[in-house]
Amino acid sequence: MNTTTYSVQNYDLDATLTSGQAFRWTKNDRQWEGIIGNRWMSLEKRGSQIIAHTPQPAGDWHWLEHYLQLKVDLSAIIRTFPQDPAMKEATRACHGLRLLRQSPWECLACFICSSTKQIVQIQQIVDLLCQRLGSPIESPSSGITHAFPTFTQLASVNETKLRECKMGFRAPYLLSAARTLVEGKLELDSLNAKPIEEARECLMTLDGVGPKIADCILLFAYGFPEAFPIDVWIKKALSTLYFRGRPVSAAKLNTFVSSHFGPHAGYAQQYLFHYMRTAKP
DNA sequence: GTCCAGGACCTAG
DNA sequence: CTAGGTCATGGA
Repeated sequence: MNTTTYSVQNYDLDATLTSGQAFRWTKNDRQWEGIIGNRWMSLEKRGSQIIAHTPQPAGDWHWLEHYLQLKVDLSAIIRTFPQDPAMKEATRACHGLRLLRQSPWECLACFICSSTKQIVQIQQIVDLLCQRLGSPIESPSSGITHAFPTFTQLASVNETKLRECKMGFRAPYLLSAARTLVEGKLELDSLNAKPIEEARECLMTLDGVGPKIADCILLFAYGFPEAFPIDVWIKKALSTLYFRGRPVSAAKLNTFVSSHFGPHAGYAQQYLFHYMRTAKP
């Protein structure tokens, strides 16, 4: 059977899939449609259930439980958040927001394309990348869709081809990263076992990967719970919520972040990010 | 037309 | 270590 149902508590699928972690989900009526690995998927929230469907053989579904992080005890994580007014409000406003666990390569490639781009534009770039370079997959709704291109597929094209995917100055970065992986100069699968600082250094050796993008990959793909990506939204959030709107230097922000948000700082960060982006002023 | 977007990099102070 | 310019592209 290629349909399964999960009972979940405090799982806001809409918030999770629109919170700027993953870029290949689209909502069709009540159903979220997307690609996980080489599988087309639909996900639907009905009451306290998530109904998952894939046309291909699904195996034991462990891959989906892992992707959606279904066994995570969210309330236990939220209990570790600092009890300041800002975090309380963000937690209340984003009830049920989760962190996904994505594949490192796709996450890395997407976030190399993300710099100074709005989330809708990142989705557009990623769609083009998949259409033009990814392996075809059958999909019930639109006939044919595409997997995310492997780094081998990506490394085999030239920069012009990538620029056609509207990624502009990010094209040479992505190409260089793909080629580095093809050459075996960096093993993404080996980063799990390293301490976070070391994994971060490894990621930052890649062209186009600085502190922010490295932290996104550490958090969204490897699940380092303390990784705390600081982008323009989070800067704004921290400045207004914790520093009375004053601009704060990068060094000061880093010090504050690493001492204030606790062992699941990355989760707290996602709540602040989504809260800032969705709250009506 | 102007400003800004889940930044990184290079250079100069 | 910090400040400013540059890189494409399109939404608001």
